[in-house]
Amino acid sequence: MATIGDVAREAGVSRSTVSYALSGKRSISPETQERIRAAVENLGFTPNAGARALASQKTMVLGLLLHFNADEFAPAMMQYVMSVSSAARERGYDILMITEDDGAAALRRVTESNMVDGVVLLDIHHSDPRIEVMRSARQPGALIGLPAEPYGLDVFDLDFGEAARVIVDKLYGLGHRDIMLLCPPKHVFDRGAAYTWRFRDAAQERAARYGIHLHTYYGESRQPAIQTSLEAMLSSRPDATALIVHNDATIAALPAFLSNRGMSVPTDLSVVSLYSKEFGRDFSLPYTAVETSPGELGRMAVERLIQRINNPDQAGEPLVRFVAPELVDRGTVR
Amino acid sequence: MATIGDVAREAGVSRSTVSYALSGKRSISPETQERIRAAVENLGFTPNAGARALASQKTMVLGLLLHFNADEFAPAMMQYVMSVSSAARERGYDILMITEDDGAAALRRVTESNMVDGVVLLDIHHSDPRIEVMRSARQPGALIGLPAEPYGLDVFDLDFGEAARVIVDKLYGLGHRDIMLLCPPKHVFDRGAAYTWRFRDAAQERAARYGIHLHTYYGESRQPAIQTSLEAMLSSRPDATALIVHNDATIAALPAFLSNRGMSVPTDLSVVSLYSKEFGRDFSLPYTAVETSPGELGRMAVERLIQRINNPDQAGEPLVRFVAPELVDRGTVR
DNA sequence: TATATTTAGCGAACCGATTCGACGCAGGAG
DNA sequence: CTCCTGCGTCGAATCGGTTCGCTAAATATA
Repeated sequence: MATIGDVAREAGVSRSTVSYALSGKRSISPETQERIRAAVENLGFTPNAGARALASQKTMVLGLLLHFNADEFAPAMMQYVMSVSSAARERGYDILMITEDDGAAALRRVTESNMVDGVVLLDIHHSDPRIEVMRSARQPGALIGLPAEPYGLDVFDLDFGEAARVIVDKLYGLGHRDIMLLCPPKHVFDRGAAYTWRFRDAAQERAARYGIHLHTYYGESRQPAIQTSLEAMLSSRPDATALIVHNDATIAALPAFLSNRGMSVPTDLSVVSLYSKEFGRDFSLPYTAVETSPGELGRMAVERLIQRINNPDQAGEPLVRFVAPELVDRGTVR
Repeated sequence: MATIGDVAREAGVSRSTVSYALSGKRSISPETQERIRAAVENLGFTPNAGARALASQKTMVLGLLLHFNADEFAPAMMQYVMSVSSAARERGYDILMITEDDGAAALRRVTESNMVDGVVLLDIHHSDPRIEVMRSARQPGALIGLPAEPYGLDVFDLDFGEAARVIVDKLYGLGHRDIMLLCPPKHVFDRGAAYTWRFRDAAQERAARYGIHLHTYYGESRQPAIQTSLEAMLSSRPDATALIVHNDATIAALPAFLSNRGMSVPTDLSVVSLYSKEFGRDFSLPYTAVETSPGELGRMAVERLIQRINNPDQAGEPLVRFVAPELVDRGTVR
């Protein structure tokens, strides 16, 4: 394997000259540049990542921490993984994907050993043990999801509260006064996935203000429980005219369920949900929904992270940025 | 940040002694071990990954190369990502996830810069440009998927030919003589995803041997084309008694489609497919199907890879291993 | 008792890059 | 004709580990 020393010898210059020619950090004469370029090509030289990381204290790798909770719907997570990955690559960074159960320990391991220049954390919980670790790490971190105490960290998330308000407003405006809200499973609430709280609480608060009947249910993440819970919900509220679904696994099963039951949308029931365009595409979902923007969130997180990496001091105050919800009308409410 | 030198000073020994105590590669007296352990704890020492990689020529990182083809069904890919990731972690390896469009260039970059100790390649095409790169890389590689010329590389894949035969045999045995086969989209065939060929060709060959009518169709990967293509297929063969589906996006949409059409399974039509348990769970699929075993394949690939990493010479001849298909009966054929 | 082997630890070389300071030389200012 | 400045390059130090060879003492072997 060719080293920078081999290149230097081949080009008849010193190793430092090669390094400067390659990095452009000092000026090198055109002739020398050309000789070095030729030598690099000739020998097929690629800098050794470990050596470079050791000397420059930069790995050009970002950590991406996520869980694959058995009780969650993996396809939804993918959207974030993909957007983070491609945004990073565009900026010259690779992705170290960390999926360990003990996220805090994994995060400590990865940051303390200097394997990464920064970390993106997905699936943030209300009091997430990884946050304290991240805060005391040498590397900057960006969270996708809002924790209880985001101090010192950049946070990006959908404005779930506003999303709920947008949806309730829409339904209210169309005359709906008896609405069902299907949330994620109860244990996702209990586990501390705060976006679930924010959405539910905002919906309830808004409905109360309008004097709407809003009936809250907690869904399931797997069949056949999904089916059963849907049955139970619909039977218990025959007068409800609209359904808000905030539950990935359920929304994926909903089209089949409704058509089995002989219900058509929006004739028999108006349906609104929350999901990304890609998710809707993969699952053939026809519903009017708030766009969850995983692509935008992933990209924003990566860009901010890289900004902090390159400019630790001047990056400014930690940011909490909410993406505004956008209701995509697919004709399933009226 | 504490270095090994700090630990050595704190424990009153040399740096090499610390290294040996930590790695266990030479014997160190219990007393010294204890002093070093205390110093490590005290200073919160974690070895620097770059330095370690440079010195030991081992990164403890595996590359994972995959595409997120827009025209493929991302959730299916996830099964492999998850199994590779957790298998690697259990063996002490982290995962560098590479999703670039130009897989060959990315692979070259990652291997030549020594960022990884080995690579798992997903979604292998018949003549996959990454294979030649992998073959001339310093690091070993494991393929999940069978290419035209696997020479020199370890390959793991489902036995798609046998899967087709198992399914056709089953249907034939039950008396079916007029069967529809729905394959992946035509452009997936054209792109060179060889598993599609193997499955289709084996099914056709087997059907021909039995004198069965097997009608081959090419599906779609997105709505509303999925819907349309299903309509067209079913209308064109009203006499067919069974349907074999080898198409992730379509199978996910099938339950809703059939119930919309008022067809019940297996009363009106027997249905057999190919998918993993997890995929079936995520998409609420009720069909009798061949288990595609992404968990097993990922694990096998990682284990073999690590074996080669640790024992470059003695690992033996390259392996082409097919996982035997197992038909999981969910009662949708009769 | 003399010799071989094992155990415990040290010191130095090495892995392959980056980066700082210095130096020679050319051209421009005074 | 100096002095200064900037350009292009080199040499050496450095990053933080691992590993080889050596030594000396303790233990085993003959």
